[in-house]
Amino acid sequence: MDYSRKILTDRRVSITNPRIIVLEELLASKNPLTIDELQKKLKNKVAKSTLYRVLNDLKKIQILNEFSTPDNLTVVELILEDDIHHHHLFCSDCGEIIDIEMGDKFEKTLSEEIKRIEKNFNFSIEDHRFELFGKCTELCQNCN
Amino acid sequence: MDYSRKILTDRRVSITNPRIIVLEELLASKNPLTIDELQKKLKNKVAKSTLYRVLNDLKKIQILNEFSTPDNLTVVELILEDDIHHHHLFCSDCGEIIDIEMGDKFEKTLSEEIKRIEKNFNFSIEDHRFELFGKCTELCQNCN
DNA sequence: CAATAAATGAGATTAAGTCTCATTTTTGTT
DNA sequence: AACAAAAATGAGACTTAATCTCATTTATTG
Repeated sequence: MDYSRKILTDRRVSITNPRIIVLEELLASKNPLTIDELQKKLKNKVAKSTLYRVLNDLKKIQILNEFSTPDNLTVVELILEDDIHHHHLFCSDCGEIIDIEMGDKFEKTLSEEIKRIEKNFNFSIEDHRFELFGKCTELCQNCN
Repeated sequence: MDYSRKILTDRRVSITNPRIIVLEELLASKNPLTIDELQKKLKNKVAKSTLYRVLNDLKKIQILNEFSTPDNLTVVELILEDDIHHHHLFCSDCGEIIDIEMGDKFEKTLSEEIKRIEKNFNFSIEDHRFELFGKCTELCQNCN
């Protein structure tokens, strides 16, 4: 609650109830949430139009990551300073989205690769996204 | 034209005009196309509902790759046997989507990483996607 | 070439996301 | 603490990508 307020004040965004409520919900969730899941958790405490507006506000201050599942649901997650750089693993059976960290070797090779591509294509690369698609095996602890 | 027919017969999919027309257009395009770009190229030769159906057909026989731009436009591209594995580079200035191949070292490190993740998360990983976001610099040959 | 099955076109329908605008809440100033 | 100005909200209308329906057309099979 106080942390949510701090997030907003630090970024010179006015403190309003809907913003606090949405932030709290996002902070409480360990994994990324689909808009639908988020709406259910919010239980009409925030109007649909307001929810989308708040999410856009969070995008503007660059603390919200938004992406899509393989079947095109929009997914959101907070990314705060102290969060570690991570990517996503999608289970096509249960729909779960799992945060994964790649090893140092991978990230190092990747940044070399990115430098090469920047030169090759005359590009300034600002961001990247890496996604893995698969299925949990029988014994998977992630599926519920 | 003959190639399009072959693609369909090889996969036991019936040969119809809309399917040929859409395939021809996709084959003719070097880069991925947004649905909108594709529709424009088709110039009403194929009904909207049919276009979407044909695209779903092509997905079913696994020769169509579908993904989204950062601003959420749906993009499609054919992937045929002999195509080389590649990823995508998005320009946030001109919207261009460029196919990129990553170096061997990267792909090798990646497949090691994937094996590790499969074990760690009890997952069977079937596919992955890698996307880069940036801007072409002043002298970019890619922007039109 | 006929009969059956499959695909198409046109337009209705659905649903995610945006927009409008009257009302409420926040903020900055006294 | 109270007020004025600015910003945000809620409710529902609106937009638009994608799917669905169903009568008609086209492909396939024997």
